[in-house]
Amino acid sequence: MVQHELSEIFDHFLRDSSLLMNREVLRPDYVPENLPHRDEQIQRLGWTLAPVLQSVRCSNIFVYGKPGTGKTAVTHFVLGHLIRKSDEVHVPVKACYVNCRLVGTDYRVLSSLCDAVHIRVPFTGLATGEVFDRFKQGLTSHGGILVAVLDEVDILVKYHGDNLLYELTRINETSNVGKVVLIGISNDLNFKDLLDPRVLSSLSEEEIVFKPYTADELYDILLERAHASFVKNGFHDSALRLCAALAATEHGDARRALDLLRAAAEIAERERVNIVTEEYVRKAQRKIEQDRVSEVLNSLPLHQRLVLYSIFLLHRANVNNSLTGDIYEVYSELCGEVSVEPLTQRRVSGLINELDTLGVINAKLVSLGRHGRSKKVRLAITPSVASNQLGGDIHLSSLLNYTPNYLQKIV
DNA sequence: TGTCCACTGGAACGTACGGCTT
DNA sequence: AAGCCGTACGTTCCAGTGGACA
Repeated sequence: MVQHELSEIFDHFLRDSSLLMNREVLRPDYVPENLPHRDEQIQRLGWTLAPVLQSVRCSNIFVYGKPGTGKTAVTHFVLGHLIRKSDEVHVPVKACYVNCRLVGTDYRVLSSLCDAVHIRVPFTGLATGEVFDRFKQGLTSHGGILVAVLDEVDILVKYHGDNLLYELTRINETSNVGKVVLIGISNDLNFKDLLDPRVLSSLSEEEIVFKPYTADELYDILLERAHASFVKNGFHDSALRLCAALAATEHGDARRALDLLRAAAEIAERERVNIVTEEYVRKAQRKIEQDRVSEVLNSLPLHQRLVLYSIFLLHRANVNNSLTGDIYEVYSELCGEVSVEPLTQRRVSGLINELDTLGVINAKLVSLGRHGRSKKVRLAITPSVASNQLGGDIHLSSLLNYTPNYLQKIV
């Protein structure tokens, strides 16, 4: 029965009723031929990088703006053209793109840079200094200019300091080594405060700011992509308007707008409807949020789950704004129930911050005068979703109907 | 106006682990 | 095999703090 349905699904997908004729165009990493409302940034980046085509090192560039404002797309776009041109005029230019959030550490950023100059390094085991030396060697033997894009560089600096950036900016001062042009991309506008002044002045020789898209600009972007990806009459104009409006309220995030449109199309396809309307955008909005939450919850380690579950239990007992101390008491009790050693309060305090960053809870630092300072914490996700997801865990399933003794003391 | 609470959050350090060089 | 490295995750220590309360 199921197998028969499956075959029907595939048949349906393959028939001409499919809504999307080109899905790639709606993917967040797709770089289109035309980037609406970013002419100014493209030109600035182009002019700044142009000297590279004469083998002259150009200014380092610091690009910043909120997520989904086109920073990465514009950079890819311009670099793509630059590399094609350099091939045409036979000037050795290489480009290397590193996402510091995904790559994570100085060592691994350097290892990616080594890749770009054809130096193989082991993924662990070497001293960072050693990897850096090998990178410089590779750069020298390559001879040309390497344009290194460090996307989400703020994350790297936040967790590992600006040491690597400092060393990279210094490479060009050493005469006999090839040249590096750095393009640092940051989502965080306050990122500059974290940098050593020397690094800052070197990195931001040129600065390009990406303002959030307005709803109208997002609409233009969506319209262009929709024409390229949907079949004829596959979408309602009002659906695009809604995607644009929803994304505009979230700091003008084009990625968000495209995600909404793609998810809406996929839901419509699954329901065998041949036009995307506002209704499907709303459905997509709910689905994206649900997917995000379950992905986050499923990836939490045991202790973080126990902390979150403690917050959930406090919520269920109508303690809407639980304090760190309360959470720790309940958490310790739960640890006893599942026979694991509780972590220290300091660590749990850190875990609460991490849950806050993940958007699963809202934590606010409050001062209660005589009663000290603490964090007021409440769930940021639907309690039923939390209990469903966490209850699926082998360790926690036995705790679904558990009432902590601590609650009897405080309620 | 000073005290004092219940933490926060930075920093240093420990441990386990996988994996490199010599 | 020894020695070293980066990474992840945790502990311990402790100075700092906002504001209610005496």
